[in-house]
Amino acid sequence: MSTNAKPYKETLNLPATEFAMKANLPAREPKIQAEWREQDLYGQLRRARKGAPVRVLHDGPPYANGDIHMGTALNKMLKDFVVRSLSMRGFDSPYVPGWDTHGLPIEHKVMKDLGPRAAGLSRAEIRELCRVEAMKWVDVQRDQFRRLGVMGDWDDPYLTLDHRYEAGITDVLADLLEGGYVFRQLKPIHWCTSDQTALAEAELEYRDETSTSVHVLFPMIAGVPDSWLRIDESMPEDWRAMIWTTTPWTLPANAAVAVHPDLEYVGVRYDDPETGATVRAILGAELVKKVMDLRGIADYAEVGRCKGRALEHAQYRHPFVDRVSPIVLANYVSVEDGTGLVHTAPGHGGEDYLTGRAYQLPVLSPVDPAGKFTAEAPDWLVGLHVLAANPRVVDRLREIGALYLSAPLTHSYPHCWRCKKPVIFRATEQWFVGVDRNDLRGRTLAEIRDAVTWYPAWGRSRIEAMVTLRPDWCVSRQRSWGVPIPALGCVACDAQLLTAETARHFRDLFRKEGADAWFARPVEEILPPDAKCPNCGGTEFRKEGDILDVWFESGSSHRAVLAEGGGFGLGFPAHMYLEGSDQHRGWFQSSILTAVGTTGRAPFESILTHGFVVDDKGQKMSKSLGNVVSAVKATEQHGADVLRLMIAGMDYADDVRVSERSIKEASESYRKIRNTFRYLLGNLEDYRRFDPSTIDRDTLLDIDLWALGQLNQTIREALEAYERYEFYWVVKKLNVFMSITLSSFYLDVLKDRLYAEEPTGDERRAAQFVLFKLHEALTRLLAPILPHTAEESWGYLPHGQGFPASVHLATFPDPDPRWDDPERDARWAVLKEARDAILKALEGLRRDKTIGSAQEAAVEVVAAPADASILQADRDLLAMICLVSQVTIKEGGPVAEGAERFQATAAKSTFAKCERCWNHRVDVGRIENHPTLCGRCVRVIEAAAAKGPA
RNA sequence: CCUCUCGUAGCUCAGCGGUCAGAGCGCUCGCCUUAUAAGCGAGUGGUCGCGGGUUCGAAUCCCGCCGGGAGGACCA
Repeated sequence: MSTNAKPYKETLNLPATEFAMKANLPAREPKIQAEWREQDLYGQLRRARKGAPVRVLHDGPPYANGDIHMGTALNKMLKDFVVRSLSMRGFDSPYVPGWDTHGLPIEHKVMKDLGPRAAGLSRAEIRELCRVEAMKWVDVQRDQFRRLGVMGDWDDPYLTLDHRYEAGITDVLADLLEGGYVFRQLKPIHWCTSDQTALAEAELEYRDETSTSVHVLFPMIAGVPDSWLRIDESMPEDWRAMIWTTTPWTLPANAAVAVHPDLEYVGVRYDDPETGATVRAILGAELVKKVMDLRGIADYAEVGRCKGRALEHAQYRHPFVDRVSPIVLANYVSVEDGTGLVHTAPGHGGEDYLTGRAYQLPVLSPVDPAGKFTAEAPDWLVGLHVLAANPRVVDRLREIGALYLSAPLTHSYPHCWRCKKPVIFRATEQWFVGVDRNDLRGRTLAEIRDAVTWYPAWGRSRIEAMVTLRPDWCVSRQRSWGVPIPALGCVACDAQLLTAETARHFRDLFRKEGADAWFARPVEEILPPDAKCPNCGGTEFRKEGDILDVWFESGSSHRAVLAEGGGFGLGFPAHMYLEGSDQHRGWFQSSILTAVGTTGRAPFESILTHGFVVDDKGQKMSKSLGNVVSAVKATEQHGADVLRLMIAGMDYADDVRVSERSIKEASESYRKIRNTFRYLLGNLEDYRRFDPSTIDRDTLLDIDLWALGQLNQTIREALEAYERYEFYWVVKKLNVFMSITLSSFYLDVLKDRLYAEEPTGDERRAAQFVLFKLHEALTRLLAPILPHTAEESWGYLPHGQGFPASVHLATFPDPDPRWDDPERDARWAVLKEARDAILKALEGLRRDKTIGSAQEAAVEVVAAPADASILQADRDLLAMICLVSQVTIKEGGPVAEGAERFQATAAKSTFAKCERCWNHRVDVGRIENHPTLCGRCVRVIEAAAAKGPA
């Protein structure tokens, strides 16, 4: 043992850096974010990219209600990856986040909190409470998104309650009116007859209720299959279509009977056990016995059969109203209950309504807001509440012999959330955007097909199918918290005044005073000039009460946020919309329909959709399953960069599995990345004052050139993946490069040079040059995904070489063709294979306890002649990359089939160990003054001594 | 029930007609103590959801089923 072991060790250049091994992201990230805000990094980036090609990712507004969850976090992180990577690709890519602030959930919450006090407040007052509620959550969510590291214009987001935005919405409405898309029509909606108000689906409570169900016979007048008539010697009028309903009161509004086109129907003849009369009924084939059994009829005869399709357009007479109606086809008809023939009242049912539209049936709804029959109903029902009318209808049916059976039935039925009374379906006048007017549908489909890129590609077929089938868009809602449809009702004749001109008048008003003006100010003050009833010329109006569907609001963002003059002017169309796959039906559709209707173009050039967050078993997250992972908590515990790394590593096109475990795994992966950066920085500490441009290509060793070539390849792959928005591919490639190529190979091999060579000698400087390149490139490539860590690491980079202060102002690295050399790479592939064989051989020695570290070993490799000559030339190189003391090559015969390409045998080196660099070298002990050192170390130490103490 | 979609090692992903199905992480064992609550090495691990079919040959193409997810429809 040498007495001066310590001094030798102190002559090594060991890594040193302040870049901490322990990230402590929960504490570190907020500090970095505070600096970004202080320096207005977002503003700096805007200025830096001014004049560059613009690419805007337009934010879809999340609903301002509640804390963000993993799904919203996923969405915002993906957007941030896109926006940041676009910026680093050199685009000017502003990001203006937005919030959806209107709508039922907020109104619902406010009304719930108010309770009975709500009745004493005006709509304007309730709206103010809604505004406060919405803004509360905007602030909460803004902080949470910022904490995730999402970069954008958080100080001036767009809000759907903003005056500018409300004007934008109304502007879109005006253009659609001008284009002739908007019309008014009856449509059934859920209606509470007690509160006399429309109800949304979310305001319904389903509870069991006992109703009177009836089987009713409708007399046919035409369309009964000829064969049945022949066989049974009957007339069409002898036949009856039998229907079943649990709401007898809707029978006055019956406008059709629906059958399934592919179901089998039969004509049945039986004698009524009470009257003895012979009845001929049409029934679903599978239900005949069930229906006959209801009244214990065993003696019945099947006269004939046909498919439902054959009954289409047959006609029947309403049993107690003077009306002839058709039999129609509908796919929703089933044989689970009833008769297989469905009573259809377009004014009293959602599906009935759609069927009615398809067959041009009248929408009948002879019921007033209080639920009482109007004069349109038969006189024996007028004035009666519909639910009280049920027995009367049943009695009537019995009297006229149209009743087969009446029986009580308990089923789930919707009730009003507030008064708990059963609700009804009632047709009311609603505003629509007609998708078939001016071929809006066709033009939209053409844009979907030709003008938009879909990520993933199947998004196109999905939305195509939806747009092809969608009905007209009902855009009116009977609520308070939203943008009013500025329709004026003529006091004299009830006609509606809503034109492009009047809408633009209100657009200007809303821009100035906000939509609140509609609710707060008397009608006279806000009337458009020369307002005149289109029907009677009257000039007295009342404000109508409907507001716009919130999807219309968010769907108007292309006007309010993208178009010039809307307040943000980000540019129309946007480069990309990025949302969950549920938005094929939601925002993507409302956006493209309003944009095509008003401008003829899609508002987006591309759509990127992602799946939903599910747990580690693939089940969706829900409170009841207890598998919810909180995005806010996860950030507080593990840090945003860990969460971001986890998300980036997953293929978002499919569902994304998130659990405590997946976050933990991401932390492990993060640590590897962080430690690699730490190593790079630790060995660059003394590199600050050095000018890398002085490095001559010739000073770089072969392995350095190879490493830079590998970096080139990684850069290329990462950039291509960023261009395809496949972030998991970026993560994967960088992971492999950092842990395999660098950490376990190149950086490991480099240690001897970095630690033991002369601090400023060519060998070490060459290595540092590569480390510098690696650090600079990797920091940038990871910046969109790990913005905090990249920034932190970037801050340790030696400055003064034309780099921006923040990595986020930089652009991605370019591959440098100087480092490309396929022949060299092929040679290295052979060396690496030989290395694998050697390392395996070393493992045997370790098991024997012959050696510990690789440096103690000497290796002999046997290879086929062709390989042997390659290896012979690179013998010392091979020793270096295996960290062994010596390699000898022996030429063997051709390699046997299935055998290893290289046969490596290892033994303990006969050389002595150098005390300083730990290599076993032949020249250790040959130099007088330093009997425990190798020649290289002696050279280094003497050079240092010659220079004198530092 | 309909439309779309996914199902390859414990996890995240490659492979998409042709050698014993791969990578990273994890896990196990070992080495080092000069990246040190680090680093290195060697191992482990999959009947490619299941069942048919096409083919000389299928994880890869076709059909059916099962399971997960999204959207919709239904509850008259």
